[in-house]
Amino acid sequence: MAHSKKIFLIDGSAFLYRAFHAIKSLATSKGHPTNATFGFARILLKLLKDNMPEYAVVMFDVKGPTFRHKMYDQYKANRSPMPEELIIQIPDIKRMIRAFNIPIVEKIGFEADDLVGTYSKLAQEKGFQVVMVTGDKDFKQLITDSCILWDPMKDTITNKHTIKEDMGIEPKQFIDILGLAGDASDNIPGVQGVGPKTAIKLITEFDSIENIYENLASLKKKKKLYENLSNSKDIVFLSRDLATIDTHVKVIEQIEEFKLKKIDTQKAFELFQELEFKTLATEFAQKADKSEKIYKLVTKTKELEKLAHVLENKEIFAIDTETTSKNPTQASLVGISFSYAKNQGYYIPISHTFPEEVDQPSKEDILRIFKPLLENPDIKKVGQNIKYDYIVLSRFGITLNGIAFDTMIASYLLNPSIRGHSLDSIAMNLFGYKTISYEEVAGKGKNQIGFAQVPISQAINYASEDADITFMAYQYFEKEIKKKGLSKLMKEFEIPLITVLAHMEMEGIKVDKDVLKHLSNTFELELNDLKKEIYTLSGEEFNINSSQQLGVILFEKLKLKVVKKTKKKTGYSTDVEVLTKLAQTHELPKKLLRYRTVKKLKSTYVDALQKLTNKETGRIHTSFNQTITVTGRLSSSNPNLQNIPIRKKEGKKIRKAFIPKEGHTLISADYSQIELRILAHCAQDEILIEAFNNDEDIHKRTALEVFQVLPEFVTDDLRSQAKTINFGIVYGMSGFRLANDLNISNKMANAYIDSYFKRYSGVKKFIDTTIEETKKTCEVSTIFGRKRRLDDINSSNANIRNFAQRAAVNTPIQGSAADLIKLAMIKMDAALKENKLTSKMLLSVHDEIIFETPFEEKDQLIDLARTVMEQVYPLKVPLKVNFGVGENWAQAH
DNA sequence: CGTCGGTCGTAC
DNA sequence: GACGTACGACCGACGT
Repeated sequence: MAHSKKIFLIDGSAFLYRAFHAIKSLATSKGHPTNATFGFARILLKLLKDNMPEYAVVMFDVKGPTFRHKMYDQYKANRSPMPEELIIQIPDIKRMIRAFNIPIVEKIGFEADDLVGTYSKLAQEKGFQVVMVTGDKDFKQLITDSCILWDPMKDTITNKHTIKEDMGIEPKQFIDILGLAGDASDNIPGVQGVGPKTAIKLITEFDSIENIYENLASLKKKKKLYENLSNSKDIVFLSRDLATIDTHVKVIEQIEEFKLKKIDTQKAFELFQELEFKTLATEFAQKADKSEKIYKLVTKTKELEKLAHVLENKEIFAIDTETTSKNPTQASLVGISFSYAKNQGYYIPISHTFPEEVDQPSKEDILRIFKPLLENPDIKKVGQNIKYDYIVLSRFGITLNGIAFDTMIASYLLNPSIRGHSLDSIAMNLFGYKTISYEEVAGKGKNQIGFAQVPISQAINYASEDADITFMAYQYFEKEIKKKGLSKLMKEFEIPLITVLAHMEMEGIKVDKDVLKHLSNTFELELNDLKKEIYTLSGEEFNINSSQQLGVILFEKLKLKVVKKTKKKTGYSTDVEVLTKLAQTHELPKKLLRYRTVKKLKSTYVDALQKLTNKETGRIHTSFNQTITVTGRLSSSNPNLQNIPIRKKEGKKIRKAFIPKEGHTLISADYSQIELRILAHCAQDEILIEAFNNDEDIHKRTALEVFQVLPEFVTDDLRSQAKTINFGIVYGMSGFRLANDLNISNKMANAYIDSYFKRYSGVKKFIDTTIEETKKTCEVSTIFGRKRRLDDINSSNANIRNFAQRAAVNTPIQGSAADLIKLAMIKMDAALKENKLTSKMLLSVHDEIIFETPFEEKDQLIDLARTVMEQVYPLKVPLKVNFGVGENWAQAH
């Protein structure tokens, strides 16, 4: 017995509903519901993992009447039709079952129950142990010595013994119980006044329905029961028939056909990917068969020369470097890998420190053999985040020329909205391929070692794989980029920008460490004083940095008026707006505001900048990230130099710490009103265009238009209000927000906005048509064809939809501005070379470029930058650049 | 001890 | 609910 085969008969139809209801809501980013599919997946996976079944089959009902409806037209008449949300998931679920290679059986006129019953009988006749996989209690009637019931959701098993224990009956008596008690869920009537308890009692006593009626007279004492039973005799037998699972359905499929085949992991992966089940997708991703891959170690001079020669004759090849640090401006080269064909890779170790390793080629040999190849601009290279490799190689003494493609950037251009364009995720998304993780070769946590310590034998696969995958991804992305019309953006914007950014990062910007040190000390002292005062005013010590603890002090202990709750309503808001309001009535919030300001400046800027300053050069090397923002802007990190304070006096002190090197000056070139100019261009708005063509003060002009006053009556205050409106328009500001910001009534704010759109009717039309168009395509584009998908624009959730609408209007503007400044940087870089200037571009802050210029080059630089930047690309309005010069960044701005 | 979401604040 | 795009410090809950 123990050795007989087991078969799992799965009640698919019941699980459709149970899975659907077990998970409230789950859908793909496009809104396709997936809750039932996910629930069903969990059930199947549990089955497969826990039981490793040899035989299994899923049964489904077929829509339409069954033999039971012919017996009783009210059968299941109380059931509401299957929800639409569930119906559309059925194809997914069937695809999943097929991917798992589990057979499906359905038969017109029968329910899944009958198929389970029939195959249960057939299988047992062939000596199988049967496990009915279901949560439906009706199946208890089928239980035998060799047939049990398993509910995977509750993980409970029901067999002969448990039924005997729970109900005191034999499994086959279960239908008699249903006949007497009925079944509300299937609309089976049963006997009036008889529920499961009475039914069990009766069957325990009489053994069967037949016996009850043969001995009905003995129940005369129980008058009501006796009457009900005698009145319902027909119904009882009908009910029992309805509840009886048919075990004699004429079926075609043979049990042997239910022998499981291997899961089609590729299909499962693709489906889970499509349904956005990330963990499941990862689980089913193929660890590629490494035997297919040929990864070679190359160390001998002859072999190196041969490899270089082969690469030289390829149309393009992939390169990847292994180093000692994530920060390229500090990393030194440990090894290089190459790939020029799918499933191939070569690794050259250079400075591994593992003792018993093979001889590594000398730096001299590497330079002699590979420098000409890598520096040749006519030999094309592709990389994954190749800016990194460019910097590393540059520090090694090689200038990487011929960069033709970057897979990270390609992934980004194709979909800037996804977070993370790492090679690992690209490998997963494109090929369902799990790469060797860094942890696998270098350990994790505090035990993690540097790549130089990784044994070469392991480094070969890890490094070669990166080059290999990069090459494979290139082949895919290259076509895709062309197909989606992104080639121009790639070739003329992003690729040339790589080396420009690399040089800016390598150059860094000088900071005055004494200024920072001094600031840190004074802030420290003030923070200590503030801390003491805050504790005194609060009457206790607490963590001032914890907004949660602070909320308790302010609103529970001191009983100050609650202004607003936090967004996720987890507690009281204690932000600037709230504290400023409270500061009118209490001293504590005033101190807190000051504390927050100083704390922010110290920890986020002063201290962080000191930590990230290169000790030797006294310069800070930020990273400019090219693949982060959804609009196409650059971002800056480690440290972020795009949010150094400027607006308030206190913060400006930090900008003063950014200084030029000896004999140089800092020059800031900043596009004036670039976003409003782009808006004028895109919207073709007559007034905006006229105003910019006449070089008017745009905020003043807006004040004239919106408030309908004569120029001499535009006060500073009116201009400032107009400025708020101008910015608000670009961001899709609501009347509510405008009212709040200007401290005016809602009605007034709405009137301003109306007035704005009346005057700037081109802008109004632009906003409306942009939203309408986006609804059709679910996509927005910049002037240069950069794209962003906005599927949320058609969301049924008004909040989400409104958000997408604002993004739809803002993205072309913000994104086009980003494109323009990128182009300006590329042209500026070329212009500096062409004019043999030694000025360096150091930073880019969205609409501003910072240069470090020798004193004697100052005027020339400004002339050149003005020409290049203002003429970067002709729009319907002129572009204007303002210049500032100074001995620190605060002065230059 | 690391990760991750929440809150807050800085920039354009 | 209510202004687009970022980075990052800090807290605290949670999982290992």
